[in-house]
Amino acid sequence: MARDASVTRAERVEALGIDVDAYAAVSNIFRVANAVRNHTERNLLSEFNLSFSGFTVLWVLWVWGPKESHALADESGISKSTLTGVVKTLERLGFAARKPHAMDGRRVFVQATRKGISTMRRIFPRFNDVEAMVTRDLSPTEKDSLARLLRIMLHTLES
Amino acid sequence: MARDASVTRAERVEALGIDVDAYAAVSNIFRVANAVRNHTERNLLSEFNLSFSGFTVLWVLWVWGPKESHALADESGISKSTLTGVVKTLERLGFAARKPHAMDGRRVFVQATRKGISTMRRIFPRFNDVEAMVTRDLSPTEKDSLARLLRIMLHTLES
DNA sequence: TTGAAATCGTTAGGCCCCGAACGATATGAT
DNA sequence: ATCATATCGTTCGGGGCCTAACGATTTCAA
Repeated sequence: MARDASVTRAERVEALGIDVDAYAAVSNIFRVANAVRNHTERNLLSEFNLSFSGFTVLWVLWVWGPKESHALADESGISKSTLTGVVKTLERLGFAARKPHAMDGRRVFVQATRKGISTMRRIFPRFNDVEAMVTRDLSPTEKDSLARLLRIMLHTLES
Repeated sequence: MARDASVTRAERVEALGIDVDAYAAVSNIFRVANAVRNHTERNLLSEFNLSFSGFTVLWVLWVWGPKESHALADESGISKSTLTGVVKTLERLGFAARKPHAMDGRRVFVQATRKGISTMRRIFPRFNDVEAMVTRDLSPTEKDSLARLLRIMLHTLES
């Protein structure tokens, strides 16, 4: 039969034991993350000489106030060594500053400067505009559902 | 009234005109993408000296066969200049090779080597295992829903 | 009290990442 | 046939990103 010679894609991956649903979900996460990241860097953050990570770190400082390096790196989703470089850049731009710990000579606090805070106040609404734009074809219920499903994955990853 | 002095977080962001649903959805996409990327690089790809991008490019070559550089970069979600470096690394590892275009001296084909293909055959099932693992707490319906919502966002981003 | 162990942020080395500029090649109009 | 224009992939410069190793500091047990 002709069907024997032309096996469908679904049949092939099934033969390999591939979880197609998992593949589709995860690969789309990467695609979207990549696209949104590049879009915001090009069309918004470049205006302030900020990388996506620089923005993220500054956002954390803005929302949570001064933080120690290790906690700041963790909260920003980057390693400690990467944070060192990012904070250097933020310092050069005048957006953040280091502050030594009074009791412990090893620790360092990082905080947003006044300029960093006022800049974030200008950027964040526009960043949220981008977030709203890229999700504009999702209903409020769908956005909520998307966030919920991703939160489940985060919980799985943390365990 | 006491309520005037202690405004809720939701009321504050509402006053700023922030789309909280969009924020939650998008920020969770970044968190998950970051976590999964780091996890696979550390626990799987490092074994083969592959970066996440190197893996992605090799995967595209494996699935689609030889491709011209610009199309390969596009399909892999990276810029042409980044691709140049990634392909160099893949060549050094013996996973990919360049092939000049017969008719057009400007164009270059990139293809997976036999070693690259056999390596992908070993890696991909294990990569899919990770994809299945990180989505293990989602039902098949939820995985499908997640992929669908993200596909809508991709469509929005492309327009 | 003193020395081993733990914990902090930084540095070193290697790759990824981008946009802009560049050299080589091809195309198309004159 | 020629020369401007368009289109390739690459290079360059500046960051971001990781792990491993390191120096400085603190802690804690002998």
